[in-house]
Amino acid sequence: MDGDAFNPECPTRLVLDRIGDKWSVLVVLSLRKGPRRFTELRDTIGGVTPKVLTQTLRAMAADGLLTRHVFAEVPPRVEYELTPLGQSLQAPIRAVTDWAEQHVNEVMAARESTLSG
Amino acid sequence: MDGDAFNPECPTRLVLDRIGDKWSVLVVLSLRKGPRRFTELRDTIGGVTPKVLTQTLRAMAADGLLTRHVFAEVPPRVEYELTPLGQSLQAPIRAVTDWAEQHVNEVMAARESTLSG
DNA sequence: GTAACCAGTATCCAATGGATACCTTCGGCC
DNA sequence: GGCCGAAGGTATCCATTGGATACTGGTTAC
Repeated sequence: MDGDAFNPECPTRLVLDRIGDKWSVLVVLSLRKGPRRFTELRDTIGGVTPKVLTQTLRAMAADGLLTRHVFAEVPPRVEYELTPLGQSLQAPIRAVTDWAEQHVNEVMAARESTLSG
Repeated sequence: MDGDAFNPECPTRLVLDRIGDKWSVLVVLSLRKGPRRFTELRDTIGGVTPKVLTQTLRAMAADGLLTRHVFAEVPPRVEYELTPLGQSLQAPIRAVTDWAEQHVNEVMAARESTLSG
């Protein structure tokens, strides 16, 4: 059923809130080709600050979407990698990003005409 | 291409930020069966406050995802309805909500074990 | 005259997001 | 031996957003 997503107490809603987060979406996209280091992610994802990226990665790791692997090296190296569960998120996320790319012109046109009208 | 979603200036990213909003997702779900009034939406979507719902609906209307139709009646009646563009969002959103429902157990299990461990 | 209906505002406070600076450890350079 | 830089974060502070609650306005039914 889909009605339970409307209930704030429902686990489905909790999951939805998490994966609906914009940074989480971009992290999944960044990791689709394999593991990445913290700095790589920070540089890839434009506009994210280290604090928020850390929060996002920790939360996603807690939810089993990715793993955090610390190498005992100097300078430190930490690699993030999607788990199978995280990989399975790619299909739905692609559906959304594909929609965004296909319809961005319509949306922006509507937004523009609202501003001027 | 998908790389441009990483650029905060990119329109695709702007669109992604909007449709990634949790309330927008729930509004689309609420409107999938036809037009709904403000109060119906507020009652259907658990936990939303009128201020935030108004903001969400206005923003979605500005982006061409739904229409706002005011009837000159007393008491006032306002109906919100998905545009064809908004309708086209249903498929990707279903992909995400379906994922959430299918994997909610895994996610919650991971979250629990993180808390205790 | 007063209560109810609906679709919101108005007001206020808490939480979140974001910008910037700083910390740590070690190796290499001068 | 002192200094700099690397990576992966914290710490601190402020702006923006989100959320809770109360209230408005026109009309009609009681």
